[in-house]
Amino acid sequence: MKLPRNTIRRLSHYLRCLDILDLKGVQLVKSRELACMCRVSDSLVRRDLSYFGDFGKKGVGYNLPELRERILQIMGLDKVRKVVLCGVGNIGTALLRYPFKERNFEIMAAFDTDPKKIGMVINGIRVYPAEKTSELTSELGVEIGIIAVPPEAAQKTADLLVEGGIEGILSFALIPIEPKKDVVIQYVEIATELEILSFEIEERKRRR
Amino acid sequence: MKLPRNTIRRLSHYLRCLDILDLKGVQLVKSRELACMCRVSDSLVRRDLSYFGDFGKKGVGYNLPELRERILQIMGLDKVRKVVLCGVGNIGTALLRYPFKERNFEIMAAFDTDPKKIGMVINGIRVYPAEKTSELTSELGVEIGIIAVPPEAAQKTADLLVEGGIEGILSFALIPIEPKKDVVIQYVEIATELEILSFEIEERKRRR
DNA sequence: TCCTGTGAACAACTTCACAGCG
DNA sequence: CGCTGTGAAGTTGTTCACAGGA
Repeated sequence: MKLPRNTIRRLSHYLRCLDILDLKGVQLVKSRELACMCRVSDSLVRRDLSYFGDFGKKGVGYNLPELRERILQIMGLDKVRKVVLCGVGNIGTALLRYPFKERNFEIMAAFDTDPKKIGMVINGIRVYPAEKTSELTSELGVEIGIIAVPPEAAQKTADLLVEGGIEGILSFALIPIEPKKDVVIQYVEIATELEILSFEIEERKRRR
Repeated sequence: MKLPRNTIRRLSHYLRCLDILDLKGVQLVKSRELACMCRVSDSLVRRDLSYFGDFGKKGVGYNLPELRERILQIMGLDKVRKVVLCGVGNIGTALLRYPFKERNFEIMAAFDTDPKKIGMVINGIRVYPAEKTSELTSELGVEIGIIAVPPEAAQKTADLLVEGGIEGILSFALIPIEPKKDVVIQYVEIATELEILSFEIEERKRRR
């Protein structure tokens, strides 16, 4: 049985809601409640969870701490993952200060081509020259590389990361990356989301 | 006939590819070429474009400048859209320097609650106190609000924007926003994308 | 009775395959 | 011939509706 692409995305949403409920000390949660918090249907919540086994109790609901723990495991968030950041520009700098640690991601190093940035330490993370990317990635045993470089440098940066033995890439560059080896790539498309918003606003105006 | 949710997202990708080809002076593009650049199938490109009329020539392809112009129109990117930014933290500051202008988005003002930030001017954009959000949004005729505040402040910020007559919201906060009026909301989920990556890396390890 | 887990129906989206036009 | 546009088929994802356990 194979997972819908969005099931994992929703699992992440469920997790965030469970975090909130957990802080409040809630011990039991029903699919309906979780669904309501995440703005999806309750049957979808049950379906999503059922892909990974039955952790609910019929007539009762789900044990919250247990469910939360299980999702953390499923998503591989129960162990520390080492990350490097490529490109210490606007977005890159913001990412160095992003609280990824809350989910067990640890940024080990950053890379940039600008000599003025090399040697800087931001939020405890040192900036190294871009040429060191594959060497350090490999030495430190890094699993994830974040690409926050200009689009024209994105492919080359990805190549260096892959060479360093990376397993996955999160790219903020707005062009498709062609990995030299088979690694997982995920995109964050800030400009695209804004453009979609523009379309939908335009669409509504047209309908009126 | 209604559009698949992803057609618009892909339109944005096509546009980006067309920009590149346009700069190279290319005049004619075939669905296959565009498909190849965007890593989708050629029939999908044709289907996506066909929702908006036939702008291709059979046996030939698409006139590039014409197609590009048409997509800009469809997405409402052919006119300036006014934007405000709420929350001048890490991400917010990065967004103030983001080249949104390339697609006709103009950030008119930023808002924050921190007195130390109020009055600052970043990349030509002035930071105002958060209380002014709805007043200024309304006065300036702003269409889009970007939310880059902590999650606990996201809903209140959205309310202020909606009160100011906003049409759409781009939120970087990782919680669903419940708009008081019917506005378009689009999310950028940085942490979620990283978590999805984590899942997929874990998944691959399990398969080995 | 309440709520989960899940076949079966339904809906959405993509690809196939080819007619038709330049 | 080459490439678009598009019905029809195929695939994927979601909801319905209910059996069954607590």
